[in-house]
Amino acid sequence: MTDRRRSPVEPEWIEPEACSLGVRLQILHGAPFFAGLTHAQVESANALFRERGFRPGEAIYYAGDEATTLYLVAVGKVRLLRHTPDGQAVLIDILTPGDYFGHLSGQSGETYPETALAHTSTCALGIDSADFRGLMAQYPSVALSVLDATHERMQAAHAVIQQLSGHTAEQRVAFTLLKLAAKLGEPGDLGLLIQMPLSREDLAGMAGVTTETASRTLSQFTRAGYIRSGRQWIALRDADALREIAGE
Amino acid sequence: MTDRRRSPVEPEWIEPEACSLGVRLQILHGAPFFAGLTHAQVESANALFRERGFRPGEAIYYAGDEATTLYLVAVGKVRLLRHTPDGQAVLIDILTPGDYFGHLSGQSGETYPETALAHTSTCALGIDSADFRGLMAQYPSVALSVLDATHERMQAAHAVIQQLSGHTAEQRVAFTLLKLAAKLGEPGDLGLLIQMPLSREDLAGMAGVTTETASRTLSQFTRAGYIRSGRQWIALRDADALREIAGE
DNA sequence: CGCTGCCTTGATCTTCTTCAAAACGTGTGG
DNA sequence: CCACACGTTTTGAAGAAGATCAAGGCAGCG
Repeated sequence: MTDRRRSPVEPEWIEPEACSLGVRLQILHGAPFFAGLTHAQVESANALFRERGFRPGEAIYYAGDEATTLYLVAVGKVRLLRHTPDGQAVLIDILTPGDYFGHLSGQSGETYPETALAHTSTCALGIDSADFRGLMAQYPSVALSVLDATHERMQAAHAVIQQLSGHTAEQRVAFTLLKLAAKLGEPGDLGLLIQMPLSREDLAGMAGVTTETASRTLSQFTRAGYIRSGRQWIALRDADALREIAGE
Repeated sequence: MTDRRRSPVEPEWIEPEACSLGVRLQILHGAPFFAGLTHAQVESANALFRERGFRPGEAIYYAGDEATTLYLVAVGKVRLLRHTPDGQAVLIDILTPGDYFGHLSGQSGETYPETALAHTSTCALGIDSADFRGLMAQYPSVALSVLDATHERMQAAHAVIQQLSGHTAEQRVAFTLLKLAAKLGEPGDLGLLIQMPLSREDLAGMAGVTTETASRTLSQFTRAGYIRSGRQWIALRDADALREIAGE
């Protein structure tokens, strides 16, 4: 059922301190947000950002903190989650380099509606949200890129809502695996490997099921030959079969 | 249990044909999107829109149609829903005047990911998405307003995801009622009346439960004195109690 | 080599869906 | 104005899906 080999997931190779200026410019240039800008324009924008490194598990901010900053993921993976009053955590999204999170509106005095945790060693670029708004007002192409990204994530959220409403646990797990693979998948010997340490609990939090149900479902998928998995990793061997189960 | 009176929900008083030019300018001016523009600028933007009237239940577009147009709700209510391959429909959102829906990106050749239905008599203003992008590029304040609206709706979608993951049917129904009341509620004799014809099936579709469960839960809330309801209408009498149940 | 998390598996129990039928309201046509 | 017919809502009973409770196994690490 479970592979004996060591986790095939490659650890992030950077140290938080490697969040250097060279990386910054490269990231900012590569980010779709600044695609339409000249080199000089990106450099002037760069001056408004400051980099921050986070260790795995470290909090970038907590839900309820006063919201002041917008972040861009430069290196690493960030988990966005919401808490219920009784302590249960729901994993809303996993962000990868190029994604933004944090405070976007111009209003001050608001609080973050969710918690952001570094899932791996992470370098994030932070900018005061008012400054970022200034950038968007100055360069409409930036505003349009951010809008596209936001709109796309809203659609993705709607797809999740659709899955959570009236689909079975098996379907939701399959859907979640496909979603993760689309974002983080890397082809290899084992199949399409989800490039990130991923516990059963993480997966369960995304699929809206319990850890035990997630584990049982994965065992079943493994028996059927659709996936391979081990401690903190999953690889897809038959994505089409999973797509079939997920119901499109 | 159920009130004997006729539905206290006022029908929308407009005919689709009443989607007139006077209404258009008023709507566009009132829309937060164009808040920062001069009268003349709004009028020139207005030239790009064309109004369309829809009867209750009529489709504005179907999922899978080629996506070309962005719409603004001028009058009425629009339901956004997604279909599963097996025909089940999930109600993603209900839109009211001022909200946008449809195709936002500059890409052509895409399809709508969801279906939009007029829930009441509706007047919508349509604009070619490329033209709208032009407007946003020309007036950054418009782009920022649209971004704010989108971001807000993404957050709302995240809140729904949180509810659907790991909350009970009772909690989800309570949450859905509060959400609807916040958007459509009108104080009156009966309490906070949800100003819209709303069947048990609609509510169930939003809360991710079956019609029967929705009905049972509403009966229970009625017995407890938290709500009043009848055919196609619901009014909240004790929103705090519902908030308590929903878990914040 | 033993400790600490993670993962798996089993048994039980609660919740919600499903299936079925009856009651109710609303609008219609006589 | 009344009676009927249709769609909506309610309620019941049975069944299934998944959560919860509990225990044991396995991997990595000091």
